[in-house]
Amino acid sequence: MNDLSSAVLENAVLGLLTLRPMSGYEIKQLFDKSISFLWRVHMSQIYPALARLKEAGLVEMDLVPQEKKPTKKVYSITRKGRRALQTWLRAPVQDSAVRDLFPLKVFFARNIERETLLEHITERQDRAQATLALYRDMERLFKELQEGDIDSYPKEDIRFWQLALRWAILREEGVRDWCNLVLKDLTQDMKGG
Amino acid sequence: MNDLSSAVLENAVLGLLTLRPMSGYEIKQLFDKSISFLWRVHMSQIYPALARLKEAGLVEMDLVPQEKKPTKKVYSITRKGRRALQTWLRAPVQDSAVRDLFPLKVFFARNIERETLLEHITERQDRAQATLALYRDMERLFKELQEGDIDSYPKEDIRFWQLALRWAILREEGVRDWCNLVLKDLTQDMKGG
DNA sequence: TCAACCATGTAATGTGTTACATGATTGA
DNA sequence: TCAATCATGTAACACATTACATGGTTGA
Repeated sequence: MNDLSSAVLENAVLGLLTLRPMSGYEIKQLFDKSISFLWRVHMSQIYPALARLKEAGLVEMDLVPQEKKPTKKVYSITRKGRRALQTWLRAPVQDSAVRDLFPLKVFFARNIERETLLEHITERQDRAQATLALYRDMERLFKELQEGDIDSYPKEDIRFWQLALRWAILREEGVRDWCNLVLKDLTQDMKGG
Repeated sequence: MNDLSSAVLENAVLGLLTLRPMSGYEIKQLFDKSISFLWRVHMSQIYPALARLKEAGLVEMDLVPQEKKPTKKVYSITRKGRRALQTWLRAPVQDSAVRDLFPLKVFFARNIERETLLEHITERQDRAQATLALYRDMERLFKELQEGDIDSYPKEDIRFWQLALRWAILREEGVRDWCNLVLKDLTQDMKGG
């Protein structure tokens, strides 16, 4: 694939650059503060993606020297880049591959002790609670961003961010509920049988 | 990694081989009929995995010639394989990487027309309904397997399969509910604004 | 006759993760 | 002094996907 039209990372980077020009480092930070509930990326993925975008003419790069800090490479989206992003956004969505590895251990749980399984589930549930707490914090942050009027985070964007965050919240609530269900099912059996 | 202790595919194959000896082709079929709601694999992943398992002494292979069909390579799990599977199942679960690409288009939806977005969401919701229908069929099938007593699907296994399937059902119901939420939020705005 | 099923694999490509490599500044 | 933050990348490895390669049987 050298036309980038279906490269997800590249389009996500373009999407973030519609907010304002940024360096690779800043893009990664914003990724962590926003999209991370849908998808985590590594620093080492960002730089090659920016290189590919630049070569395709979808972004431009400016060198910005700083005092007491290394010189930044600040990227901005080009008109061609905006068009490419829109084309990608308009294209029908193909389902991303399912790969839920956690419940696999439940699937094969016949082969281990009941207690070990219950520990796994309890730990997972704890993590779900912690994750949900994080998401609630994010929700509050988004609300603040929307009320306080900051150029760099336009309200129309924030609104869609909130909807996307709701996806992650519903997903994690599902995990929490499922853990509950499994714990009930397995302990009920221990008492009753 | 050449000890396979954290290789998920290899352990999943071992897990299926606890039911009965199978060829690569049969393993793939069973994968599709059972684990597929958590994780889809390709035929081309199975054969190399079996080769690695054989080399590690976790499975044994027998050639079974057939009439009017190609000779099968039937793999069985060894005692060492059972131990390896248990070690993997007992190990604490690390979260699998989140990578929900569908709501990304919502995240960046400021850049496209409202109508296109609504179409995406509606399509996704339709697919969620179709997937849920499939899962309900699977649920019925699992129940039948549990009632009818077939050697190749022991009841204790089926019980855990049902719990794992519940995960997938909750996940897909979450998607459906989220689509509803987004549709409401966006159309409400069109009327009210 | 044509597609689907049975049965095995290899090769190329794409994507993600971890480790390596460098080096200044700031705050605990 | 030690970790974190700012700032850039490369290289190796792991894992997933698609295409390539072969060839007989069965049923519509």
